[in-house]
Amino acid sequence: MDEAAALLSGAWTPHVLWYLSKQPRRFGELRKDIPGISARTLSARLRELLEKGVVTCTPLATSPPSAEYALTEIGHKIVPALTALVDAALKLRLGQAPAASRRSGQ
Amino acid sequence: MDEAAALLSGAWTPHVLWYLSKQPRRFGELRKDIPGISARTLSARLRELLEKGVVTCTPLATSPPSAEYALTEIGHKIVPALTALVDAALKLRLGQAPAASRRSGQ
DNA sequence: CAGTATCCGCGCGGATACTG
DNA sequence: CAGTATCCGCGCGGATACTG
Repeated sequence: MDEAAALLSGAWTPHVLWYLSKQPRRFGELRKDIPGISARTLSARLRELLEKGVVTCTPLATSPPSAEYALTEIGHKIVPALTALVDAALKLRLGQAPAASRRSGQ
Repeated sequence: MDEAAALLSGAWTPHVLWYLSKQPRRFGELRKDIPGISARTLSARLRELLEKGVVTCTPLATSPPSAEYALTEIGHKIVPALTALVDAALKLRLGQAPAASRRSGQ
């Protein structure tokens, strides 16, 4: 369970994996995909995911150098977890108002 | 996706949900289930999950007062995500050594 | 037992500036 | 474009002490 939680550690990790699950993306593309993430953080998360064997990095020999990131086979195994999470979030949003009548001050 | 990630925010949240998914548990039981978590943090996470409508709290009228926490219907919807995550973690552990031969200095 | 209050440290992540 | 280095702030979480 610790290892499982570690897969999504970092506030932006789920976002990074989410966009990579749709298609391989370059660094700059991910920055645009994920408004608010800084280059520093994106770089840090990607390196973590590289270390874990969840994503691959393919430097492209284009004249403006670029690099393409993609999920590995193992990385794709995390996608169902993300999908289930998003699904739960949607259900939660629907169930929220009508059901509990929680008077959360905030 | 932000809301989805928020469901597991906090280092201990996945653990709390994981143990509650198995059976309803009292505060002290969760503390023992999750070695290393402090009362403060467990309390904070449980209150967050209460606010989100993911868990319920049932005070028990036992002579040493106790309270039982359980997943709500919505809370149970998060369980598949946890399962998928653990599953991916297991796959990752197996795939790690034989595959990549990453020479991570660290 | 079930929490809450206070204090505090550390790590995550932003901003900025810079390199290849 | 694709990063990395430095600096810094904030929030999460631990330790401790305390209440009902």
